[in-house]
Amino acid sequence: MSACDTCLVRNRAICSALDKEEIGALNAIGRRRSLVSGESLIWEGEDSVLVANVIEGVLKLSTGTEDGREQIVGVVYPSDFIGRPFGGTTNHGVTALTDARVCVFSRSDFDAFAREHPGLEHKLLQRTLTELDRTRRWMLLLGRKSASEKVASFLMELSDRLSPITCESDGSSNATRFVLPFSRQQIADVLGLTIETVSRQFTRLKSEGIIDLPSRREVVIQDRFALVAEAG
Amino acid sequence: MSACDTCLVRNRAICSALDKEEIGALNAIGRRRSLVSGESLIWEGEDSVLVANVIEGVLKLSTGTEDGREQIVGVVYPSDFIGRPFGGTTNHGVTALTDARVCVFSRSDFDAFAREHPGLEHKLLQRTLTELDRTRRWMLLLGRKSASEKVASFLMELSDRLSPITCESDGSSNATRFVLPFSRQQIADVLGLTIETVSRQFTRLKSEGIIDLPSRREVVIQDRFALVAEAG
DNA sequence: CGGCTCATTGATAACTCTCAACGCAGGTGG
DNA sequence: CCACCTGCGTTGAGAGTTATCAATGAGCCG
Repeated sequence: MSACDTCLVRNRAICSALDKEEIGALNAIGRRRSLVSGESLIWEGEDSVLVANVIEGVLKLSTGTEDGREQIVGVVYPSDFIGRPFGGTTNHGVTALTDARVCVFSRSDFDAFAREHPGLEHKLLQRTLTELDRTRRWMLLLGRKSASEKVASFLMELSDRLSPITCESDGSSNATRFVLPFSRQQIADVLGLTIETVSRQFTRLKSEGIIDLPSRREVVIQDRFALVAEAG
Repeated sequence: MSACDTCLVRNRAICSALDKEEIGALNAIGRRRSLVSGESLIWEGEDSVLVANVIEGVLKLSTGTEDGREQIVGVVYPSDFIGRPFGGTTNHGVTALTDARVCVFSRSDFDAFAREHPGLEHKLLQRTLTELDRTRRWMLLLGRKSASEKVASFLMELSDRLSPITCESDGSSNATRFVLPFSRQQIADVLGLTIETVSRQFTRLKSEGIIDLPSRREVVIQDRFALVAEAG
């Protein structure tokens, strides 16, 4: 029995394109790896040597300027794919925001396996197209939205994306209460703002009764309608 | 003899994954279409009904907020692929910035063809991965760069991307003089700025001798080193 | 030669950043 | 068990960059 048989994301990750025998072959070239919060799996600018599936936890994809400004360019959740297959260098670092578990493959092994399994490539293509759509929507936020719209949009997105994890229901509904996998600085790096501006927006949303902040890392959405309106 | 045999981009577009016979089959489900500058091929939010390859010209991918703010989320050049295969709706409009020619397919026809030709899907996957990398790099610009850095980065990128078209040499070098396929408003929509800010940056770069502007739509890079430095 | 669109330039306002101080919570060591 | 230290977050004051509003200028086409 391979590790894949009990994998938490086997029905959602790209592996779901494979049959039992193929899963076994893929399992043979992959290995599990645990990351503690803050630990990096891939560094910006290095050759692409590995790819992975996220099993558990949340990770950020980030890039920065020479003088130290940082921008988080993506956030990945369980069942998402990490890395740059088929040559090239990785243009962004990958770092765990929470403790995480991933299923890692050497890029060359994965490339060869994928070329022989069009179904897997197809799943990966669909996932990449979806991620490209999501990234482009985020560009509208970065380029055209105000600080208040950015923060509200961010909370809405989190509420969507975290619900399969934190919500006891079927995952189709949105989470109303969740734990932020981000520090204030990381939120600022997602939204293209400073930490102070993020903090002020949080305080304002709380004072207006739209959200509650039981602790630094917890958010309760009290007025989803108002939050949607703020998101623009 | 099919239209593909004389296609200007047959060696660079995703079609290059196919052999002679397959090209014939693909040709049978596609058709050529001409667009005049400003004409749209796809509208934001509609069901994805068609996909296309760019043969000639430059097109923008754009999205906007309800209150009319616009953000250009991508720019496509000859040999690039347009549209959202494999279900879903199109999240951004596609509009010609110059007169253009494209090779159009109904999405369902293309989907079916692609599923039967893994080589084509592989090319499309590579292209999509590259586009995702490019888009993420652009997020750093939108989120963290100043107006002067944005404009300088924009000119550098254009110099790269336009060279295969306007440059008489091998295409590996960068264009020093080129015609902008964008109005000032469109440049603002790419960079997340206003038209006035873009104009002021252009004027400044010209007054500092870094670029010259022989006409509204022409740019000459006079000091590439300084421009790179400005790009941050 | 108007009349149009698009771009430039100027003055002012608004938003967000920067710099600085303070507060809170968790962990450590006495 | 408490005091202190440290990291993170909040709050405030002021500066700076970019947006907004308004007027002028340049090129193009009828």
